[in-house]
Amino acid sequence: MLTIGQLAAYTGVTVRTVRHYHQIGLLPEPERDAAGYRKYGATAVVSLIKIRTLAAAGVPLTQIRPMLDADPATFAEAVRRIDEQVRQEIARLEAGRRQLAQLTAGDGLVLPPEVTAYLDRLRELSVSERMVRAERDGWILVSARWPDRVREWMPGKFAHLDDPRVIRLYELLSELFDSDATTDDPRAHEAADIMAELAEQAYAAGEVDYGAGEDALAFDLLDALAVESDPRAEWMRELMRQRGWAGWNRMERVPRPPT
Amino acid sequence: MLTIGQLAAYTGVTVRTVRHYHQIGLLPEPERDAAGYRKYGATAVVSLIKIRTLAAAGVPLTQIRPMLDADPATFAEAVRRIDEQVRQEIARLEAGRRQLAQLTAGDGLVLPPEVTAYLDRLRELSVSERMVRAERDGWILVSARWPDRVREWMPGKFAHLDDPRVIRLYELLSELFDSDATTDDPRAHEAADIMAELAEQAYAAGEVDYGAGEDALAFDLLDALAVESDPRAEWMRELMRQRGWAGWNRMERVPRPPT
DNA sequence: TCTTGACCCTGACGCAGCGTCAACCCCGCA
DNA sequence: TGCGGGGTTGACGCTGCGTCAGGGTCAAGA
Repeated sequence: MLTIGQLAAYTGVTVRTVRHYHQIGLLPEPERDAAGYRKYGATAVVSLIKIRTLAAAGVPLTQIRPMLDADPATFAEAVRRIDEQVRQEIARLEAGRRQLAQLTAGDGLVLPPEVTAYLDRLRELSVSERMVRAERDGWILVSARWPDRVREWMPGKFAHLDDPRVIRLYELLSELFDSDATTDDPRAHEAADIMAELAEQAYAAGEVDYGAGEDALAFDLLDALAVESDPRAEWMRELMRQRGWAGWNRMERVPRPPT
Repeated sequence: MLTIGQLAAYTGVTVRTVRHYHQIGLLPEPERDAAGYRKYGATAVVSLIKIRTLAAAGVPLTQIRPMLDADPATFAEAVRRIDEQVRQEIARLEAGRRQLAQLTAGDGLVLPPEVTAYLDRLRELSVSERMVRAERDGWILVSARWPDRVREWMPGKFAHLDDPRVIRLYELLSELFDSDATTDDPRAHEAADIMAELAEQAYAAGEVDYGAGEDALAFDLLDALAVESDPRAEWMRELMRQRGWAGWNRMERVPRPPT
């Protein structure tokens, strides 16, 4: 007669494992001795070896019991089913591993390379790190919403950087948000003037084509993001409204408020 | 401002997932509105996207938080570590899958092919299925204890089957255990005579070399197994003792009891 | 004989990453 | 004002055990 520890040692498992198998009914509870200790016979050893053989092959514990007294056909079918599951699990892990290999620290974590190149270009142009990060977060939202189209937009964005007004705009905004500027700062007005001008130009060129409905949420998020990163972004929205444009990222004409 | 459902939909996760991330402190709890609803801003969307990017690549949730604000070197190191873990997990599953492919229903589940061949041979010799199963369980114990040596023993076992006395012995035992024979059955005595004869022969040939110590347990298990499969096995042990042999599987000379 | 150390017992929490109730609150619409 | 479809917190369930906590038991040495 074996104690639980001896049984466990003989079959190469832990005592806890044996008790667990009792708990889930995989291995029948044996007789107890006077002290309440479990006493195992040789058949328990044989059962446990069979169980471990299946478990070691990756068979879920819940499916072992039925397999032990199944006919060969049923058994083979179960093996096929389990193998398929394991196969899928492996595939999942390997997909994750490929993702993992792509992971870069910094901006590249969630952005396509075209966008990170754009962000790096902004840094070269001395745009403040704070502004760049705000841009980056904006692009994260954009990439999440339009993952397939974002790459084709980037050349246009790069081209914009050839326009001295755009450069000046980034410069102004960098200064504004890095300082403790207040509402009446003349730089805010200059920035708003440039933005209105650019908006007017884009509008005239028919480039303003924002989808409606679902996209509205994404644009709202972009605007909200700006405000969350710096509450003063709200001023800029107000200044734009005064110039007849609503929104920050999605330009729309609104009636100019009475001055 | 987004509700939890909108946030979840936008980032492609379930509401429960978002709450789980709050619970484990991976995503900060946002403000609540008057009704107690969580209200999310755009930064939450950005955070969640970053988190999902890492999680989808197989990074454990507990390790995501530190990685989000780690410098590139630390980040890369963490990626390497995790990749290594995933690699090992994949290796484990694939090992299991190979095991799975080897699994056969029936005797082959836990026994090397040489042994199953031996069992099949017994079946051909009209040994009763009950006896064969008892043999099989015995071999399972033996294979667990001496997994490397069992295969080299099998040729000897096969050779034994050429001895008519061995065949007769299997025949007698099959009959005995399949019937409701009692202690004084003459077949039991004939079987015991054959076994004593074979033991004597093996002993004379110096083939009796049972390790001591640890192996004792295995032999005790084998004897116990026989008794558990049919209590009448105990008689046979008694008959053998009368002929000067102790044990059932491990033959040892004992003083012959006074008759 | 007492003590020590190694076992044994039950019961319960913890782990990863959520799924899935349950029971109740809130909002918009008819 | 009632209804349906949201939302909220809280809690259990899944897998396969590891790991306490808080005991009782056994064999052996001082």
